[in-house]
Amino acid sequence: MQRLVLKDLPRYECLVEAAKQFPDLDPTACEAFMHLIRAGDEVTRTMDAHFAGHSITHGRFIVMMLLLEKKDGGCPQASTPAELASLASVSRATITGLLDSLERDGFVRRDPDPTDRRQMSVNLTPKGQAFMHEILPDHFRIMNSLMAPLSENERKTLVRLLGKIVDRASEEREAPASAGSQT
Amino acid sequence: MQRLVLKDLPRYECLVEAAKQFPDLDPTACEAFMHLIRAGDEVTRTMDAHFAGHSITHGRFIVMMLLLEKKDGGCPQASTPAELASLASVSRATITGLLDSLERDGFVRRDPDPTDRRQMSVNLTPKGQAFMHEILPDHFRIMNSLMAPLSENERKTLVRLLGKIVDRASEEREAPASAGSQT
DNA sequence: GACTTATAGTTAGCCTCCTTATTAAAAAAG
DNA sequence: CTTTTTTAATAAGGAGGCTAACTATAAGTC
Repeated sequence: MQRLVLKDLPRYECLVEAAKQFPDLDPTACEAFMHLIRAGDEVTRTMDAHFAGHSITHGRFIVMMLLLEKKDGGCPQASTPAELASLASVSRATITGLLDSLERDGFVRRDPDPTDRRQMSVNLTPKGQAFMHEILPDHFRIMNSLMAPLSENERKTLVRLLGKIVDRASEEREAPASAGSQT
Repeated sequence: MQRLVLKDLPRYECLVEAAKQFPDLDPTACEAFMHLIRAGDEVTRTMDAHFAGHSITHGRFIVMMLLLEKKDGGCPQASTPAELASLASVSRATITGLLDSLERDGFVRRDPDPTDRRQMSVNLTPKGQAFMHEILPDHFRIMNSLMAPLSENERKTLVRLLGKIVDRASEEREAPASAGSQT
């Protein structure tokens, strides 16, 4: 799934110019914001291109990742549709649809839970596991390639800066700044 | 439009653990990659929430941005469906659909081009312009709020690092690293 | 001028992903 | 037991993306 996004970002001087018309426009904030949106999109497109070559989609991949390697601690992992929905930040109905398609392709199986008969226990089939083990090495190599231009220090810095923004974004959604409550 | 994304990222130690199973997994690259995906998504969701409050969508907003203020140089701007498609990195058919809905809402108008009768000249209506001028200040304030935790220097750094990744991503799509051509 | 090729936009059909609202079953609380 | 809560699935709907095919126009070639 692609997302419509600007191919060419406005030059910084253009933002400064636009700020004359819109006093609320902070050129450096706007520039950082647009670069973030675009970088996320570019990276997403690169991955989607890889997925498409394997007849899978982003959504299905994430679901299978959450089902992979349940034994580990520390990695998010899920066993039921409700857990998957929560971990992936989508509705349960969305997960039902994704599981339907994954089950149709033979990648996952829904088993009844013996202790709670409302719940389903979702599991990767051997075919699903084999599929993941087949595509993951390439997946990681693409990540490496995308991050190759950054030194270890730069990666740390990037993670730190993005973390600040993510934290701010979750606050923002609780208490929107629309009314002018600029921090 | 939301995109399915991991709510909780794996801890770094978990990546190191997983790397034992997948030799291609570089923990720092993977960590940076996931933070980037998630930050882009969080920021996008925040904006989408704002758009939803004004009964507009991301795609329609971008189209209207491209139509706004045509006189400026330096800012990407478009007049025809084909230009919009190119600048927004989507197919012409997608633009047709977006313009249909924008026209239905009275935000844009398609005028025939007098010189080339194949082309259409797309323009914001006064209602469309008023709408943009109504929502843009809030839009910019949200950007400011999201970027508030970053100093001017940090913003510059972020833009620089993201730029490297974007450049790398476009190379990547031309010459995929799947075959092991790691840079 | 007539033929061929290229371009602009729309249309049609299809897909994924996401939503809310409803239903049915099971579990938990009283 | 009855009521409330929870789980999962289903149904209906929408946005937004794609390709392929079609129409109309323009432009290039002989």
